[in-house]
Amino acid sequence: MSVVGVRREPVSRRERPAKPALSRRGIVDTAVRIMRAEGLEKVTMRRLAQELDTGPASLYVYVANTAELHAAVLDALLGEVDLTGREGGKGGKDWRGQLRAVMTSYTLVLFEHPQLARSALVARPSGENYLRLVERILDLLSRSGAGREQVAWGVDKLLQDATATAAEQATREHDPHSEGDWSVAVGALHAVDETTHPAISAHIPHLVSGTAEDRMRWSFDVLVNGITGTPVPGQAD
Amino acid sequence: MSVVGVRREPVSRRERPAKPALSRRGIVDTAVRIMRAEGLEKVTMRRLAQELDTGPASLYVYVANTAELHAAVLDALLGEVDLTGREGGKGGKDWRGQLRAVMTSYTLVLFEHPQLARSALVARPSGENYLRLVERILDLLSRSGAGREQVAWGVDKLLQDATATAAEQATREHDPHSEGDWSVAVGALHAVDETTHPAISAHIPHLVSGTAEDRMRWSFDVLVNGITGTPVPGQAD
DNA sequence: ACCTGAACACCGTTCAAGT
DNA sequence: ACCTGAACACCGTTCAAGT
Repeated sequence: MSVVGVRREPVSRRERPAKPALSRRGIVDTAVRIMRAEGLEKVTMRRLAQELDTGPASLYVYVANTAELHAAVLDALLGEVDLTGREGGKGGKDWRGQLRAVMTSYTLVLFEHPQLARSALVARPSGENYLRLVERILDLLSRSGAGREQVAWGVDKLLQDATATAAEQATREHDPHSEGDWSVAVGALHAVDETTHPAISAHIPHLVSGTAEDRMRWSFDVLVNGITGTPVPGQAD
Repeated sequence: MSVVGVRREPVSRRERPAKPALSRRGIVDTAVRIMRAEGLEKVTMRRLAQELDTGPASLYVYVANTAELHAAVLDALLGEVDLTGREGGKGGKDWRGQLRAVMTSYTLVLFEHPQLARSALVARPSGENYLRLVERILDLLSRSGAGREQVAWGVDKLLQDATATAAEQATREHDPHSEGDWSVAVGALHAVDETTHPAISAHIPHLVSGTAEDRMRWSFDVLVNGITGTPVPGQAD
């Protein structure tokens, strides 16, 4: 193999434990560690460089820019998604139950790392863990018997829905600033004039009702029912 | 009224056209102008202050922070959404056609101002134009005859879907950096091994097929069909 | 080829002090 | 009450120069 490990350089700088060579792997691992400890907003080129005992310019040899770095962090995290479809609920499952379990696992992983969900929506990921996830969802959804195109487009919708939900819900929980945002929005709904906004008035309790779990479950069913029951335009597959 | 307009101060600073007093209105209007001309990323406190001939600290009298400012800009933009439901397609429409037209108008407005869609997903808006939009969508969707709770939750899904689609599609078009992102993702799909990722291989053409319009139309139908056909958990409304 | 110091061109937000 | 200068504590990215 390589000569890594054979120390040729004298221990010059203080007693530091020998600064390891830079590598994309090491950079991403460090980024993940910072994110887990302090959140994605602390995963900056400068902070990362500091952690790796170098200057920010050095990172650009391995990472194109901050967005690419965040994408790499996201893919690393997607390794935690349970693809088996066994999690949650009771015992033996059909494709729908398994798919629900996979989507739930994906959503929960993103829930723990809110800011990452935003990145996922904007810069479509293409890492190996993402591909594994897409493969699994495609496989499960195709067992519904729906047309190939419906299945392909449907996977997109399922992932988009889960990602957007995580990005939304996330803010309400973690971001110190926007804690009030949610209550402001709810307040705006309640403050609405019944004569100018009759529909809002009529639906008021339901607009804010339901637990996150209930809404997620319903969303999943809405999408799966819609996907399997709605042919793509101009095709009777 | 007030004494605004009665000039008491001598024209000291050069020949500037008399710096107008700061106001939330003026700040938001200027923010909208900058965004239209140069994009949301240029709408910063510092840039705005410069444009208004003051220091950034002055803005904090009228705006809590950057997120709140962006939310105000978003609501101003939502004033452009066509709520009539007459746009597009041919003549007289039922609720479904009208709702489709409203959602399309909403999506197109966000398409023109990509970065704003991202804000909308994260900080739920609560401005007057947003409330008008919600009112209209609720009204149209309730004509489907679906239960009140389905309708209320459904409006959320419709808005989330359109917003997420705009946020995604947006990046591909405007952001100079992520132009390549899309092709990278498509490339990753094509480069996939048929034996390790059989489902992706089998669905390859469909995963990237369809125009934005076709996908939007299909998404709308998927959601409306799903929403109206899927009762909320534990309720037979 | 890889790494770096230093610079360029920015950020949001706070706060004491002024009017 | 409103406004401000100045400061604090940061950013991403580039580039010429070094090894």
